[in-house]
Amino acid sequence: MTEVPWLDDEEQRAWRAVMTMQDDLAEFLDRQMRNRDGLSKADYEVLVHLSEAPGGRLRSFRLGELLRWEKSRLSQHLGRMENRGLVIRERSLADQRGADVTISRRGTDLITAAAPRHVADVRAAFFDHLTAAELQTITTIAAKVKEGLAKLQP
Amino acid sequence: MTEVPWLDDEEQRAWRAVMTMQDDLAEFLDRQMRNRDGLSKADYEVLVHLSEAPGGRLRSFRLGELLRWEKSRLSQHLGRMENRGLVIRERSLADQRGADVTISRRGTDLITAAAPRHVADVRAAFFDHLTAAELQTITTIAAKVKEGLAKLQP
DNA sequence: CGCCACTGGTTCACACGTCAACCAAAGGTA
DNA sequence: TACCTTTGGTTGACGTGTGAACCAGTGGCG
Repeated sequence: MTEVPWLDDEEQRAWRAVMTMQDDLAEFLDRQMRNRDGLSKADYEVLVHLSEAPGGRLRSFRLGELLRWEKSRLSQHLGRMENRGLVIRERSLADQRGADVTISRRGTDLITAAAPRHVADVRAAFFDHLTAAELQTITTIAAKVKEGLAKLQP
Repeated sequence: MTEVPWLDDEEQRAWRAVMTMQDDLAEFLDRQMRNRDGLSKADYEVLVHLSEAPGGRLRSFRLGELLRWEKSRLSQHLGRMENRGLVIRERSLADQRGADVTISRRGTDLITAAAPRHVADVRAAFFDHLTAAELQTITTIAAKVKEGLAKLQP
């Protein structure tokens, strides 16, 4: 492998700043929802997708695609959510292998209450600090980085 | 609470892009180190701080401050790292409550091998895609967001 | 000195994530 | 039809993270 130059001071600062922004932002939003609404970020995303689906129902593997989750993760998490009464799982009639997941009444109530508060948090913690130009720039960066990663892991 | 406007399309896109950049970047770097060097991101950070400390040794609670980790997390993780022979823990002589953590020979070898490869990954996945202006902008954003979060959670 | 709050750590219980092994239904293909 | 692979999910083992309870040593303070 060819020699790779170490990060210089400015790069160090930039890298640390971006990483801690990530961590702090994620932790803040997760903690808010957890304490205030009793939902983890994972719970929230599951409920968002279900509540947006027709009938509040999705095939399990379809939900996995939307979330980009491994199947075992999905299975375990849905199990816990089912125990808490947030979703209902049942074997699919069309394909006896598969499972249909439906959001419960309780799940609907929770996501309905949590969503606007979450949006408010996202605004307060992120968008409110950004100019239009900065928003544009960071979106561009995110797209480029994501594209670059896709090439790195084929 | 006052009514908070929902995210518009552009904000939605920006938010999703930034969040997935975070996730993909973190996952890529973690997986690289795990598969190639046998270290998790958490292991790596512990070893970095220890290897930079005089004598490769730190008081446990000092290490916790540097990492911004909860004490139980630190205790559990150091326990696992000690079992793997990466660090050594011993009661501090100065304060019988506390513990000194020292990086082992094996830990030193691993971090020495892993660090340059990690830096190369960071470059390939992040810095190589950014112009100087973009680097400047994202650093500014990170600082502002971090500052804003500090105010939100006193 | 004797009490008592604080500090530094560990431990327990639990939520969450990955990987590998496993299983049953579905869907080719000979 | 019988076989064989693929697909959709579950399970078990383990590493990782949080919060609460606990515990011993430290350091005031009357």
